[in-house]
Amino acid sequence: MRTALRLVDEHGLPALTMRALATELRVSPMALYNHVRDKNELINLMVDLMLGEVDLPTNTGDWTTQLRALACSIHQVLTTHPGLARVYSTKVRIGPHSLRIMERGLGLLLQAGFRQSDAADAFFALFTYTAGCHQMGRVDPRDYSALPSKQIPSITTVTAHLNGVHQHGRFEYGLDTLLTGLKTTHNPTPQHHPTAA
Amino acid sequence: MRTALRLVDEHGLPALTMRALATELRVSPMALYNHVRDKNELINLMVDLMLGEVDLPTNTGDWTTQLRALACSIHQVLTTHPGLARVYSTKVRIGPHSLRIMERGLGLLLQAGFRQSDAADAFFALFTYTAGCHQMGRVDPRDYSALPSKQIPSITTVTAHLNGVHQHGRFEYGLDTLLTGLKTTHNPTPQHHPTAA
DNA sequence: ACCTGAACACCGTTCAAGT
DNA sequence: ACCTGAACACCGTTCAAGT
Repeated sequence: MRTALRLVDEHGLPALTMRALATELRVSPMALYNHVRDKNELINLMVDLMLGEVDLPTNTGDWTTQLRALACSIHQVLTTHPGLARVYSTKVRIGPHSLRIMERGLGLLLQAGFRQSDAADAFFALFTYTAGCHQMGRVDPRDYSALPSKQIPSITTVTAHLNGVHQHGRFEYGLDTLLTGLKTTHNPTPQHHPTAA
Repeated sequence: MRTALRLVDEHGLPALTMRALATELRVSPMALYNHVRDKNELINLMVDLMLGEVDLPTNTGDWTTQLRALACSIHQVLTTHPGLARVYSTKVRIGPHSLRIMERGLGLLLQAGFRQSDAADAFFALFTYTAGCHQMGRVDPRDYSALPSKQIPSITTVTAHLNGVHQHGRFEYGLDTLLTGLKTTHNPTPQHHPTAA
């Protein structure tokens, strides 16, 4: 599992081949199938291994700062594993580490007084945004190909705006927007442990 | 292009094979390479064909309702083409239709008085969330496999929350959260055509 | 319980050849 | 300018056989 993760980190997801992984492990390609049903299961296990690196937030501060810390930790882990990040949001994977994250995220929202359905929707939004950030690659210059020449000038301005997708702070902007949106919309219902105003 | 799109809509992205598309068109597999450099270009063209179905919002209402309409239109188009939707957010594609959308989205934010960098970040957040929503599939029951039995009870509660990912209104919840977040954060700077308060 | 080599049914794509 | 068939270099995976 670890060498598979290293392989993807170094050479990208398409470099992850049963054959390549096997030779990396100095073993026959078929040997892998004694430990894993198929490539899909291998990837699922890799994703959960990666999610083990996510730090759960400490129990201090209000719910927005804790949610923010959780999302940032996920974001950072996905940043260090860009190849696997691309596959993360593809499916809601049920592994021990992914469950741990979902329980905490939902728990924070429920504790904050969100109704069950709203908590699910809110967590889904945060999750989707966080994972979605890592799906996008750079603009490929070859994609300019079949463009009506009339639009060509606008390319430069638009891509100038968007090509800094992984600029520092870009992720945080949307994250904070989501959180202030949640805080604004949210009508807190009384809790068992209300914090002193 | 159209038959390729139909093929993906009906049988999913993995069914899109140069060979399968060729036989669908009653033609030799190699004939396709006279119209397209490789499969990657084919997919890029398909994506832009799909984006042509997006309706740009009418110029009525304030910027949030127009942005909302734009995002909803994208969402609806992605919903009708789930196979291609999965590939959409993978890359910032530069086609005539995708440019049209980006120009409008950025334009609305700039017109609303956002600074250039904030407009880019805000559009990126909306774009990421909208596209990211269509990356996730259902939970696969086989993924319960290697779970420590201790966590099994929490599965049911967590998946019960999250498995309705495509429930009606789920997308809109996060979208509206983002928009109210933008509205709340935003300090409108004076415009050339200020609306009467 | 674990590993192996050969083989099968696929891929995308190149290339020489045709019209 | 467009199409074709054969072939190449890959895939994931099955299967019978070994230890």
